[in-house]
Amino acid sequence: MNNLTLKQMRYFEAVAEHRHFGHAADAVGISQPALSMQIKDLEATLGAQLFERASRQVRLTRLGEDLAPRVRAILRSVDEVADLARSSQQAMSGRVRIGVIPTIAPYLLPSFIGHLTRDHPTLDIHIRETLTPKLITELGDGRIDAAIVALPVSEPSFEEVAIFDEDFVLVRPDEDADRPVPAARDLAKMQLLLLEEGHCFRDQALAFCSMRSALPREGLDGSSLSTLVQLVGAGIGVTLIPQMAVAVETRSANVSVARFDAPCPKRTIGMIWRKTSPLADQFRVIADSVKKAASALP
Amino acid sequence: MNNLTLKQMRYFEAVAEHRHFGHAADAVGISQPALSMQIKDLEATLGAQLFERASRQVRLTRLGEDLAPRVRAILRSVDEVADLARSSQQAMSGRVRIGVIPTIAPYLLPSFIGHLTRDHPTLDIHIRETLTPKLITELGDGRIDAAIVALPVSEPSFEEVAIFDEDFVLVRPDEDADRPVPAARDLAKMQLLLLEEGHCFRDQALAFCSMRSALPREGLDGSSLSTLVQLVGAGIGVTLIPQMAVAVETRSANVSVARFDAPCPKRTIGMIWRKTSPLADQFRVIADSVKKAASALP
DNA sequence: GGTTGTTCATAACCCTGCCTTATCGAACCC
DNA sequence: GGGTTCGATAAGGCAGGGTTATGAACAACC
Repeated sequence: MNNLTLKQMRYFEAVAEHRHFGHAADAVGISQPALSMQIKDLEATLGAQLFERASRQVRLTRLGEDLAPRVRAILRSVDEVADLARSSQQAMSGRVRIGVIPTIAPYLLPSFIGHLTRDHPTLDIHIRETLTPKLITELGDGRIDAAIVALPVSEPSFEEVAIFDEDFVLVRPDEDADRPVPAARDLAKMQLLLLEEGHCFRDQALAFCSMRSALPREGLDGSSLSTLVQLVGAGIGVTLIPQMAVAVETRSANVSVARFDAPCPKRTIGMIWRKTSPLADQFRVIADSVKKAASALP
Repeated sequence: MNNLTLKQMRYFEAVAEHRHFGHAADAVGISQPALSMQIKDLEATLGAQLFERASRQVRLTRLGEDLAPRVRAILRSVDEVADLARSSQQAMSGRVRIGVIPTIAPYLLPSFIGHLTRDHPTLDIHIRETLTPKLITELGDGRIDAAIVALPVSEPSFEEVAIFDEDFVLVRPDEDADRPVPAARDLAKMQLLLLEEGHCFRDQALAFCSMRSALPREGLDGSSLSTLVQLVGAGIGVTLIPQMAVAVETRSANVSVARFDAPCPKRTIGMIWRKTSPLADQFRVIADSVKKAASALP
C-alpha cells in the first residue's frame, strides 16, 4: 500500500482530538469525505484500525491511542524544522505564539507589543493569556512557542531566562494610609484578600506571609487583581499586588499603596521556551524587549 | 508556499547522504529531475537553500546541516509508527481490558488467565471485577473492551456470545442433608439468603423462586457468595450458589449441597463487546479459552 | 412508528501536482 | 574544442486528492 504522509497524520491528529469526522474536517479545512478517505487510506497502510466508528461516537482504538502521542510529536518536530529554517533565514520575523500569565499580561503587554512590532514589523505576535500550568502544557505540546511567567518553572526540557524582578506592594483602604506598614507575619492575621486557586501570584503572596495555604473563605477569592483592589476599596480587607499593577489598578479606588521595608516581597518574571526550539535567539531578543518595556513603566 | 512533505524529507535525506542528485535519485527510485524539483520545492517552502550546488560537488549549507539530523529523527519516528502499527495488529497481543461479574470472577479467572497467558504470552489482560450495570456503562464508554456476564444483556450496540450454562445448586445446613430437595416454590417460604441488591445473581435466584422481589430483611443480604455459605453453615437459612462456586465455597463450611430436579435453575454466562470493536476476533478466541477453562473445572 | 436529523461512507468528477523522458547549459577534463 | 558529467528546465501523461452529491445506518422526535 501507499506510504504514510504528513497530511494523513495531521488529519489523524484532528480526528483524535475532535472525535468527530465532520468537526475535524472543518478544523483542517477540507471536506468530510476527503478526510474520511485519508483516514481510511492511513488505516489501510498501517493495516489496522485507528478509530472505532460507533453510532454518534468516534473512539480511538488501542493502537490509535498508542499512536496519537507519537504522531503529535512528529508533527511538532516538523513544525520545528520549518521554524528553524525560517529563523535561520531571517531573524525576528514570522509567527511567534507567546503565553503570558494574567497577573502580568494587562500591565506589560500594551507597551511591549508596541515596542516589538515597531522594531520588527515582520514579526507576527500571537498572545495567549492563561495560568502557568496551562501555559506549561501548551508549551510542551507546541501550541505556543514561549511563555512569560514567574520563575522558576524548573522543567528540564525548558530553557528559562529571567527578565526582571517586581516588588509586591500592600494595598489598604484609604483611611489606613497613615498607619505603619505591617510586617510580613502580621499580614497573616489581617483579612488578606487573594486571587483564586491556580494563580501563581496567590501562592507567592502566601509564601511571603509564611503561610502554607489559606483557610478557605467563601467568596473572598478574587478572579483578578482588579477585583481584589475594588474589594479593598470597599473596606473588606487588604491585599498584595505587583508593583507593575499599581498604576492601572489603584487609579480609581479609595485605596492607599504602601511599600514594604526590607525584605521586600518580590518575584522574578522570566521567559521560557523548549530547549529544542529553533527560535531561541529570537526569544532572547524578545525578552530584552520585554525588559525595556517593563523598565519604562511608571 | 506548499507544505513540507515526508517525501521531500526522504529525498533531502538521500541527497544529504550521497551529496549527489543522480545517485540520490537512484537510491530513492525516481528520476533525477523529479528529485531536483522536489528539493527545489522544499527549499522554496523553507525559504532558504539547503544545498550549495558547486561544480561537481553538492554541499550542505549551514541550514541543511542543522536540519539533517532533525529530518532523520522525524523519518525514523515515522518508521517506528509504521512498525508499531504492524506489530500491534498481530492477533492476540496487546492490552485487553475485560470486566467480570463478582459471582464468576473468583472461580473462573485463575485457570482462565493461566490458560490464556500461556497460549498468548504477548497478551496483556487487565481484569475489572464489578456488577453488571457498571460493566455495561464502562463497556459503552470504552473504559473496558469486553465483559463476561450473565446473558442476556440485550444492548443493541453490543455483540453477545454464550460461553457456557451453569446450574444453581442448593446449599443447606449439614443436618438437612437427608431431607428431600424442596421444589422451587417452596424455597420462597424458607429463609433464603441472597446477595445484595445489584448482583445479577440475586435476581436470577429470585426468578427461579418465581418471586418478583424479596422483602427487605435487614442484615440477611450477603456481599459475596462466600458470606452466604458461611451464614448457611451457621444455621441462618439456605441459599443458592452457582455450580462453579461449589468447590471453592463449600470446602470448609458445615453445609450440604443438593442439586435440583428438573427443571434445574441455571444461567447462561457469555461475553459481550461493542459491535464496532476491532478486537472482536480476539474476543471470540478468548471466549473459547474461557469455555475450555470452565469445562475443566470440577 | 414514520419522519427527520446526524454522521460517516461511497460515488462521480475534476484538477492539481508529481513523475517520466528529452533536452539544455555550465563546468571540467583531456 | 570535443567529450563528459551533472544539475536545471521543458513538455506531457497519469493519478492522487479534492470537491459536491448521495447513500446507509442509526438515534431521536413528534
